[in-house]
This record gives sequence, structure tokens and C-alpha cells, in this order.
Amino acid sequence: MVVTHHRRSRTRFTEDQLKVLINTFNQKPYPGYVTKRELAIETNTEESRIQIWFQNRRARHLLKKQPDREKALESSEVPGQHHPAQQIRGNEDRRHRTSYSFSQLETLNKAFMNNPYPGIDSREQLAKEIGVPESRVQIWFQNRRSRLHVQRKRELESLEQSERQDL
DNA sequence: TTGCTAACCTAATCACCTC
DNA sequence: GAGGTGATTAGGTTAGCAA
Repeated sequence: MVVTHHRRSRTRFTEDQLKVLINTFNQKPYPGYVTKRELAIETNTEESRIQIWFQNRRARHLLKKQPDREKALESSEVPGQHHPAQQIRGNEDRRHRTSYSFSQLETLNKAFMNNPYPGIDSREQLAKEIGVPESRVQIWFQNRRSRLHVQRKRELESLEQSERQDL
């Protein structure tokens, strides 16, 4: 799928910021919301940028260590290491669930019908309009798109099934 | 031009809430 | 318990930028 929209400008982490992030990653590759928020304050960055940084860092590390990882999983050398949910649960909590009001959802749905892939400018404008962080708007659109795909798939399957019954 | 990496995507899943 | 939905993850792609 070709998606053309305006991206957020690339964040350039300083050496000091990277030092803090890498140090935390080495101790805790799956930090909870509290840690991410603390890191955001310490590095003077948005918490959403910290989240993306950890996602990318994990992806690169898992890619590099793939053979070792499989071995480790087989022999259980690193219990819990690759089970993020388990690590977060009972340790640090998740971000508090955002509950949207009817009018907020109305605004989001209208925007979604207009453009399901809004760029950074549109997302920021929407976020300002409904009074939530831009990162929450981004997540809302991700989930909305995902559920629309699932819904369409189901509809298609049931249509095919009824067509088969008609034959 | 190339390699690195931030930004962004989908799909699957978890977690919490409501009914 | 089932369904709805926000949050998080893995894994993949796109694109900005320094060398």
C-alpha cells in the first residue's frame, strides 16, 4: 500500500540522551509507562519518541541476536526476557486507558472518513481540537484502520459463504 | 550511493471496562 | 463470559541524513 503523507521531522538524539536510553535499554528492554515517562523528562523528549526508540532498538537487537535468542528460548537461559507483557505486569503499569467522549469520537470518526492516514500536521491539529496528545490520535487511527480491515474481511467471508449456499 | 535509524505501518495480542 | 476498544508488541517498510 502506498501511503503518502507528511511525516514528523526526524528526532536527533544527542550523545547524552542516547547514553541514558542505551543504559536503560541494557537493564530493561521493555520499560513500563512510568520508566518511559521518567526517561522523557530526563532526556527532555516526548514520551512517544521514547516508545518508538525502544521499539526500533528492540527490533534491531532481536534481528542481530536471532540465533542466540532461539537457543536461549530453548534452554530457558533468560526467563521472562522475551515476554514483554509478563515483564510489565506486576512490575510497572501500562499507560492509563484514554476514554474518549462522544464528541471526541465524532471528531475522530469524521476525520477518519475524510482521510484514514493523516499526516503529522493533521494529527496534531486533531489532537489540539479534542484535547488529547498527538500520540493517542495516532494510536486511535491505527486501531481504527486495523478493525476496519478485520470487519471488511469478515463481511467478505460471509458474502462468499452465502454465495456458496446459493449455488 | 550507502548504511544507519527515526517514523510509520499492519497484524496479533493483552488488558480493562461494560453489558 | 463476550464484545468493544485503547495500549503494546513484533516485524516489516519508508525516508532523512551523515559519511
